[in-house]
Parts: sequence; structure tokens; C-alpha cells
Amino acid sequence: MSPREHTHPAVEDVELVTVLSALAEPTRLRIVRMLAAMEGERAWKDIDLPIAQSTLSHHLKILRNAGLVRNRAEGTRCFVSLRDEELEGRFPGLLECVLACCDADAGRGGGGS
Amino acid sequence: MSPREHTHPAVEDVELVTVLSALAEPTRLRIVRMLAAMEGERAWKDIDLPIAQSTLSHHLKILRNAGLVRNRAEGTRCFVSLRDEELEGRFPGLLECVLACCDADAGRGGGGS
DNA sequence: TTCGATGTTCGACGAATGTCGAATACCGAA
DNA sequence: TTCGGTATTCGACATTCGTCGAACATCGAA
Repeated sequence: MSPREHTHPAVEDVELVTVLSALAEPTRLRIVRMLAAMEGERAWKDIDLPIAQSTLSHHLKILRNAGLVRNRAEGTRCFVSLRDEELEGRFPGLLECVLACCDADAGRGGGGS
Repeated sequence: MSPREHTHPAVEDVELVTVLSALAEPTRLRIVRMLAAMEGERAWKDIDLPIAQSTLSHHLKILRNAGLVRNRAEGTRCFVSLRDEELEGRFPGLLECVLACCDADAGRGGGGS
């Protein structure tokens, strides 16, 4: 597989359990929060987490398959962005609500911003 | 352990990831929907799923530890209920939203009612 | 006390998951 | 074409998870 072209599922084909599973992991939830905290895209290399590159790639793949994020290639680099608007049409309020709950969870080990 | 007395965590002590993990499993999500569909409690034996009793007990334990459900003993029998009001205080809108999304997911393999 | 009914726990199993380092594929630049 | 940077895939590993049947614990009834 080329690092440039990825298969993004249609949000209509994504199941709720898949989305919840994708969000039910600290590292992935952190990535989603990171993406939500900024409008637009984020460069792959700017996702700065204490994990190996292969692990990050793995998590992004899961988020991708869950319809949560989108990958865009530009030259050698990749950019990641939330599919929040599409997701809103499929699961209204879900992403927004989970993100809001993240803040309610902050300070208790839920992983600060 | 007695089947009567269980330890229910305070909702304040439950982490978001724990709740999401508990919900991110088809059988458990189905149980939660089942409980949400009816006001009040549900008898253990009325939770009619194609799984072994020990498996059901296992899932209920996970839901319990996630602060999602409460167990009440009455004689030899147990009753289960959603902790929706408490959860609403800790993670506003989350449970309601997920339940609404279940319906949006219905008919696609997300498990009908 | 003895029994039967009801949940829980235990032990085991295969499957899935999160993690890493190494190998691979791709792109742009030299 | 060769090389360096970037992301993905592969192989391996330990851990966790979902599942079951069997053994156990508790309560109410006989």
C-alpha cells in the first residue's frame, strides 16, 4: 500500500460499535482530541506522542477504518483531519459529546489536553 | 462473593475510556439498550440473550464497574438498572447520545431492537 | 439441615489487541 | 539512477478479551 492512497469507508457503512471501539483507547482518544482542538488538518509528524511510529500508524488506521479521520497525502508527507461533519450526519452529536466528556474527565487520569 | 452485595463505583471515579470500552461491545451495548428501553429495573432472568449465564454475569460486571448499571438483590434474585441519572451528571448527554446513535445504526448490522 | 434456584467465580481456550523493531514501498531531490 | 525522508506493513510478543462449562456461594423453602 502506498502511504498516499488510503481507503476511507463511507460513514454510512461504519457501525456504532466500531466508532466506540476506536474511541475506547487512551492513545486514540488523545489523537482525536488533538485533531479536534485545531481546525483543519494536522501533519503526521506533528502528532507528537510517546509511541513508536508503527504504533501511531496502526492507531491512525483504526481511526481511519472507523470513519473518524481522513488522510491526505502531499508529496512525501501525510496530513490527518477529523471527519467530524460527515460523522455528525451519521451519528448526530456523538463526537461532540464525547469530546465534551473528555473535558469532564480531565484531571482524573483521563489525560489532560 | 455474594450474588447480593456488589461494589458500585462512584460515577465520579469512572473514567471516560472505561465507559466507552464497556459500550464498545455488541452484547453489552444490547444490554444497555434493553435497560434503557424500559423505565426501572429488569430482572436478571429476563435478560434473554444467546449467551451462557457466566458470560452474562461477566458482561454485567464490566457494565457495573463502568458505572453504567446497578445491581439490586431481592431474595434469591437480582435486578439490574441503568445508572442513567448519575451518569448524566458525570458525562452529560453521553448515554442518551449513544442510545440515539444506536437507532441511527439500526438496520445496518448494529443490532436491531 | 437438606434441597433447589440463582448468580458468581474459576480455569481454560482461542481470538483480538497494543506494542515494538525491522523490512518495505513510495516520493522528491540530487 | 541513487539516496534520504516518510509512512505503512510485517513478524513477533505479551496482554487482554469474550466465551464456555464446572464448581462454588448464597438465599428461601421444605
